[in-house]
Amino acid sequence: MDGDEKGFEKAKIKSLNEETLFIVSQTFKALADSTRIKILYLLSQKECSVNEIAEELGLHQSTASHQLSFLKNLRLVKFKREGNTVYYSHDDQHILDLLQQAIDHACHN
Amino acid sequence: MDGDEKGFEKAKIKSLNEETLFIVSQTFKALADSTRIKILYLLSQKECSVNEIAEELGLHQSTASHQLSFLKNLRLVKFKREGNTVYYSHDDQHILDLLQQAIDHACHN
DNA sequence: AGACAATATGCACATATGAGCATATACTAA
DNA sequence: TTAGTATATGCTCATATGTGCATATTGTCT
Repeated sequence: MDGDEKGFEKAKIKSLNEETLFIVSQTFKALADSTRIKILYLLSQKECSVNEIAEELGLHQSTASHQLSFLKNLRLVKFKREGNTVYYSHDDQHILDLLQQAIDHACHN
Repeated sequence: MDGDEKGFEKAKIKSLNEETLFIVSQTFKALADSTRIKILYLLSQKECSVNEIAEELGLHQSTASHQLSFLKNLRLVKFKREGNTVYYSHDDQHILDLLQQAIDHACHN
């Protein structure tokens, strides 16, 4: 394997810059856990309080809250407070599109 | 075409079955690591040997091989042997679509 | 004020994950 | 056979991750 290092005679490949790579991997990490998938899928269909999410999905309250906090930091969900109840809803249609696409593909494969 | 689902007090929520959930989370896990993203992105543009992948992406040979093995198990890449060189290429256009979609979204936000 | 309900969070723990060294395997050429 | 090249893999290690207990915080009542 000889070759000099100064030219660009090989096919030029578009490569991902660091920032894009980080965002993309973060995005997929958010969707790479079944608990978060369940939460996002539930919130794609209706707004829910933390307790509703935990009950409906069979999670401990703290687990639901931790994962909601995770999703909130990535701006994938938003929330509103009413009294001492906090209602969460989805806040990123693009991520839901990715999720729905993966679900569709998984279902009819 | 089909009507509304009156007669239920609570809105009926479609939930994901276990198998679908597993496949979907597996899919996103595969895309949740920056090394694997780089490999898949590279293979979306050209077929490469293991050494080419390692060199082009600045990876150790064993790291590239381990991740290729991971991707191979999920049938996201395929390979062909020529002499003692193994050429890998992508084998799941749907996953590449998901990846490209996430990249596009990450780039223009 | 107090009791109560809903949610958030600090912490510890078990498991999962990605990397790289060292070595094994597969193939070629002499 | 031998050496050499390319790839795969067993192993260990450090780090990341998900969970749940216990407790803190926030808000609503009486």
